[in-house]
Amino acid sequence: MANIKDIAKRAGVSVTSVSRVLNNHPYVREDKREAVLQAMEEFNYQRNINAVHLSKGETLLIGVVVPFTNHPYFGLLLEGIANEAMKNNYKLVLFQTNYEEKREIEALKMLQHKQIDSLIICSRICAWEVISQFTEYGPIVLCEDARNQNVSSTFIDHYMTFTNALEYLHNKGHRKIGYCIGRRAGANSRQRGKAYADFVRRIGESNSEDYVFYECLNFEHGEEVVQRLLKMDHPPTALLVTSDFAAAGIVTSCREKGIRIPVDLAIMGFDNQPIAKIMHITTLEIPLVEMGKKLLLQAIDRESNSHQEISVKLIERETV
Amino acid sequence: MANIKDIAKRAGVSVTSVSRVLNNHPYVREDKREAVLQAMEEFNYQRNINAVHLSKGETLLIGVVVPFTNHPYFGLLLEGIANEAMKNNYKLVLFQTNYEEKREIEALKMLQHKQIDSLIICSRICAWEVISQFTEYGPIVLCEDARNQNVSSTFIDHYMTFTNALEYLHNKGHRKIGYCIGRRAGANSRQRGKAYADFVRRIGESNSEDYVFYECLNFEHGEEVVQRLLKMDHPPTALLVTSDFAAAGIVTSCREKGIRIPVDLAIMGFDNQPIAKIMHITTLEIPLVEMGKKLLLQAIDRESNSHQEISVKLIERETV
DNA sequence: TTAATTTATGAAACGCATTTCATAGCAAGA
DNA sequence: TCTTGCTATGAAATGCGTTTCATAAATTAA
Repeated sequence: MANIKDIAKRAGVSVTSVSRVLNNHPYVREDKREAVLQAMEEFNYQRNINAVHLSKGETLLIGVVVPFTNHPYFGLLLEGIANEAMKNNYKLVLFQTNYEEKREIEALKMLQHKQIDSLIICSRICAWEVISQFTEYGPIVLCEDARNQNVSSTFIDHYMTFTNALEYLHNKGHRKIGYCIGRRAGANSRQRGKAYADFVRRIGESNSEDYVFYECLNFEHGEEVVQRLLKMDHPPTALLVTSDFAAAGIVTSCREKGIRIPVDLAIMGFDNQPIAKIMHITTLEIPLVEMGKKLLLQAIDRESNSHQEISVKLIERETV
Repeated sequence: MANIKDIAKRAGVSVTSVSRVLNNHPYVREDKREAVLQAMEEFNYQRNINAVHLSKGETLLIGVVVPFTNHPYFGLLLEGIANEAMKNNYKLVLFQTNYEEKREIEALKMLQHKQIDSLIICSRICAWEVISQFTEYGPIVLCEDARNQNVSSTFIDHYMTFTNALEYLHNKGHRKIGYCIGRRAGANSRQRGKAYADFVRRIGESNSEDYVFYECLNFEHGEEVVQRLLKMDHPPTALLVTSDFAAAGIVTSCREKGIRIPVDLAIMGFDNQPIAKIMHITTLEIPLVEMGKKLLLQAIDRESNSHQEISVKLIERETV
């Protein structure tokens, strides 16, 4: 394969001039530029991207860390990120971690080694102390409130959101309210747990672990929730479900078991995924595609860190 | 940042020896190896991956082209690919094309420019003539029958699968059978269309466009299908739906509208996604995760092209 | 003991484009 | 006419690790 040197020789100019042509630098006389372009055509020249990367120290690649690719929440977020990446001529390197810390560290190391320019972490596992060791190597963007960290972030206030949702259910007359959530750990889960604890204390109920359902990520997990509900002596009369797909699973399972919604059980989903609309699930709209877009824009901003709070909107339908 | 030269100087050896240590080459005396390792520690040495890439001409990056990331079919396929990539120390570069040809070409160009070592195209748009121009630059792997092309492929025989499914419905007494599919174009869709055409001819029915539903990709599209069914004078009594999520949407919508399943309408899904199990949908199991794994293994095999046919399995449940 | 291997080591070439720096030519302003 | 200030151009340095090749030293085989 021809390289820049061959082109230079053929066109009768220096490699510098060829490089200028490649990078649209103005200081090249028109006839020389023509000669270079023609030589490139003739040799079917392809510039070696890895040499460019080495030379420039950047790759136009942005890493994206997600626990699972096959999950509607991350799917939509990823879609937003991917669309914006496209527009800005960046490509994405996908890291599926399955929530293994070492996978996240691998991604951070790729940032350190300049194989990617920035890193978007959609769901964090590593401790802040670990993350902060890598901030010097390039922008790191989080999808959680990270205002007191040396990174950028786009997030929603889960404490407030959860509190509002609980109040809404409370106003509808519910006193025994439970919630379904993805993983036990994680900053967002902690915020929600705190909101829940504060809420039940405020209304004078007890904070029972029975009313919390973990690992509630997807449609198929809805069935397990309903199985557990059926075994309870005093089941909750309302559930906050942090995924529309899980909510849809619960609704479907309830129908099968004869649990009437919202009479016997009120369900409030999260995200406002298309499935929520079809199944008439009351939900909190989280603009995931828009969040993805913002995450990417923060990732390509090498100048400064920023923090954006995204607000959610209640979509009232028929399950509450 | 320290480079290999600094380490060499500090350890009192040549850069060659440092490189040997980095690459676990045996010909380095133990004491020198120690010295090098210590120097690296001391300087907190990080090897510049881009220099490695330039030098070696490979990146350990594999491109994956999908039309949408936010789709359960590709989500699962991607999961299989991602898991296997992890095991083999490869990373993935994601190309979301939204079925725009130029996006696919961008991916092919990254292969040409050696920014990725191989390319997996999960759903092709480009013509074979275009693809074949890039085969010289690295392995290209397709997710469709490409046995007569200069690429590798992992595929299922859609003609046979569709025929078998139609026969199955026929044996259950159905004569008016329709089908729902994603996009109109595409090699797989054509195979299915052909299978359908041949089948209806064989059983002496007419091949009506009315019985074909396009753009049937996701849960939310099920509702549209049911809307259309309700308006038909002679609706099909059975539907082959090439996505479990779409099938689930149809089932859900039918319940709402009072269409009894399978009495009024039989539904057969595709993929055997978890949602099919929960909703007791009869479906054809396509081992997507396994397919993803095979795709990746073919992608990292630089030696030779191969073709693997994957067989599907009928999972009988309650919607037929 | 000699010949043939194997082990160990480093200089230099290689992969390739970008960028800095020095220089020359030319035009506009003083 | 003499400065300034651009425009244009190329040599050389830079980014950095891998690999080839030549050579020396240490073993093993004959």
